[in-house]
Amino acid sequence: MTGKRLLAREMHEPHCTDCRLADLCLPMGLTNAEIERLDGFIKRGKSLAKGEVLFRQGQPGTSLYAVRSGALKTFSLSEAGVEQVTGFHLPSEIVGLAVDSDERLPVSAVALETTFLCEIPLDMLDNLSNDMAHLRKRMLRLMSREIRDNQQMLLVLSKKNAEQRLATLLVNLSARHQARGYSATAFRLVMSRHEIGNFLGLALETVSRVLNRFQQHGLIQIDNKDVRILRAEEIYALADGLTDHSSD
Amino acid sequence: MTGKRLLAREMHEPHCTDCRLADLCLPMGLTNAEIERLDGFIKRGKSLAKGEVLFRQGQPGTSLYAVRSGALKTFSLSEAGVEQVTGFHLPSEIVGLAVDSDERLPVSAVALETTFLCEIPLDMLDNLSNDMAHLRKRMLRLMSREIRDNQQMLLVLSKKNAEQRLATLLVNLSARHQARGYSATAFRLVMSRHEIGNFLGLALETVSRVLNRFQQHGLIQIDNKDVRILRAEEIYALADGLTDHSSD
DNA sequence: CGTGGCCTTGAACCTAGTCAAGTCTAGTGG
DNA sequence: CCACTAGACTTGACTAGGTTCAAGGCCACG
Repeated sequence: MTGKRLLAREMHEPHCTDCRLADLCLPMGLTNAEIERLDGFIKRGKSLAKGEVLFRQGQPGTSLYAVRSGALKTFSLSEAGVEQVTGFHLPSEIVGLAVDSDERLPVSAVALETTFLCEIPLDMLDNLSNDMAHLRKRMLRLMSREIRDNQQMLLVLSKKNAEQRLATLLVNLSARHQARGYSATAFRLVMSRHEIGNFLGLALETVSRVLNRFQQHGLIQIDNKDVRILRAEEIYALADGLTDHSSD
Repeated sequence: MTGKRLLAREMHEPHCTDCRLADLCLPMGLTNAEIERLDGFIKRGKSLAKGEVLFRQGQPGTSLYAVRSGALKTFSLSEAGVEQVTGFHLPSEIVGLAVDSDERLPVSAVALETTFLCEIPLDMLDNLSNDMAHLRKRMLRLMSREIRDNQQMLLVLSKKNAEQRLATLLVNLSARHQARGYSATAFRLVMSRHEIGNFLGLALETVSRVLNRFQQHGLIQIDNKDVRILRAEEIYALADGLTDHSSD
């Protein structure tokens, strides 16, 4: 039954030109003709259940994946086996961009909930890049963004305290939801407290405490995984380190 | 006098094909014919004194720069004016890879000591990429590495304690010196304690204390900016979080 | 020879981590 | 449909690692 409904959904968005996420996703900035060409090589219909692995660190990276619905986390394991969540990936976002010197993937990717994906083979992308300057530019832009986002995270992890980190995450998720046409003030945290903590460099208890403190101060309303942002301005200020809500 | 000697040095390495850093730098993986083509567009002889700015966050990014000698730091300033050092760049390494959605640079770059550079205009690189698949691949590889390095730093900043961070930096610098044909066990820290601390998310006092503790434990010998690694294995173990030298 | 920047060292403080219960929730099977 | 359970989350008490503040030493440079 579920399978049937999901199949119907796929039938409904079988091409980039029909996809409402296209202007955020890989095709952004390409002409219609270019998108059609690209489109021909994209494999659709890949789906993952919650907890399923999309790819594993160390595997050869042969494709990019665009999230169509659902969400993923990417993470790396250090030599000592410590997990570091490197990002959460929402619809229209691309995973699999980075490969190391042997073309191996430096991170693993796992579905945080039921997730549908488009798969874009890398060798095809490279071929098309030959005569599609727009696509080349788009690829560089995507990688640039990845670099810049990671550098932002360096700032978060090295200079911000627990409240500023959580506020930054909320602002970030809010903006990404809004970019996709959803509410900037009410959304679901698809990831667990543990995963948030891992990503932000905090203990899960700290995540819980700070979110509840935000609620007590009337900045947000939080019911398990559902967040409603009540005082966005104050959360921006907190994220930028301009104010302080650490006192009780 | 200095100028004259440095000029002589430049005359001596006026082309990628003669440069002993070529196989680490942008030309890596290209054929000789391809390198010659690339070479024609590279501007050499750009130099910076200690403290001089190569480019500033927010400026349009129109070129890449390869460090020929000397060293740079890159850093970003948050809205609140907090500085975050995002990397140190040694000879053969490329800066300026990331640009944001408006083609603006997300970081500034400043020389840590007298530095000579090669400048590679981005539009030229894009043109050459048209029919040079090797160059395209090389660009993606460089950006991939940048992403991966930044993700490594996320792990460092979010999971490692002060000792592990310093050990990681020492291992990293040691490897990069070795790659360029220099000693893996004796090198100079071109950056200040303050800059190390900023990069690693530590107070400069902590940097000083930990380095001195390493010395007391016989892991390194440190005299101001000059480091000699005495027990590399133990430093690797520390960096990977396998051991602990926190006790006195 | 004096001055300023960089570095070291010590002591007090504080943020977030750890440990330990306890509660809630979603999912399972009777 | 309800009872049960495992995992997720909350809350509290204590602790530790690193920051901050303060003072003093060391060069390098004019």
